[in-house]
Amino acid sequence: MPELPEVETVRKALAQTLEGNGFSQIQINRPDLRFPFPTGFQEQLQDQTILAVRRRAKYLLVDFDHGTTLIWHLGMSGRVIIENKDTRPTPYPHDHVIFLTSQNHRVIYRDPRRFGFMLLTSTATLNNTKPFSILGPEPLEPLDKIMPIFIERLQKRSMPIKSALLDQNIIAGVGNIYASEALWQARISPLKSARQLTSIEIERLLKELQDVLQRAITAGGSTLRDHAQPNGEAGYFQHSFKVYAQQGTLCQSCQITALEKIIQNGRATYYCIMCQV
DNA sequence: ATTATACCCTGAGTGC
DNA sequence: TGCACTCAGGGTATAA
Repeated sequence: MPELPEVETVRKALAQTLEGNGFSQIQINRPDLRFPFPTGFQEQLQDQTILAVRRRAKYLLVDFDHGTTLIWHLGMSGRVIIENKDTRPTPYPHDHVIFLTSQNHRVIYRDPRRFGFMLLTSTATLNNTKPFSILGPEPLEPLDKIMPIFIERLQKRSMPIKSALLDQNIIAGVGNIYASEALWQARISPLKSARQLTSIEIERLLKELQDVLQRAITAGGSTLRDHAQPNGEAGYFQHSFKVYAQQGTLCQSCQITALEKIIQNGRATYYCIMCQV
């Protein structure tokens, strides 16, 4: 599912439901997801007050008041469902974790492919441990703060700019959809080497990246297969895609060229060969 | 050190 | 209808 806008959509709903409350019961339906659940997972989290639900890159971070943070990644197909505890549960084969809150909610983690995971760490040392210690800046931070870092990191890399956008250690949270969309908006070819971009182009790219991420968050993310907002409603930014999965259709900018699909590092990239140079 | 590839896993979609 | 095959929002461990 989830790139930054989808994770942010989930974060907001979780924050609303969880902050100031806690888990009265935690049910785990299998020993592992991508990684085994930490030993004592339930015991460590049960009946502890939740201070905040944060996001860093594509990671959800649930801070508890006893100094533990739950690191929660949704992988490719992870989905969070928040429903009223009094409704009858509908069993689903990939509901791996079910939290009951101290209020009136049931929070379900559903993940068919199980690329997601839940780990525990100390809140105080979180930023000093991998992967958080090496993540790039958050793309929605103020431009004057992150632009110099972004420029510096890109100018050291020879890989294509599309691949660089997906590198979480260069900039955090961008995934395959929004990388293509941002490059199209900025009129930059995904094939261009990162170090060949001028600072003007990098500035334009970061601005357009912020634009597309913001609009996607406002739309509740993009619903392709697995993602839905935790209240069950679909996101609707997929209707605003200009290039993603639009190969063969006419570019909306030049109105002349059919959009291309190419493969870079094993991932699909969509772009206009005419507009993006 | 940087970059590319293989892989983890299931389900949906396509073509025969 | 069934089977074989490809592909999918991510990250990490390897190899080159």
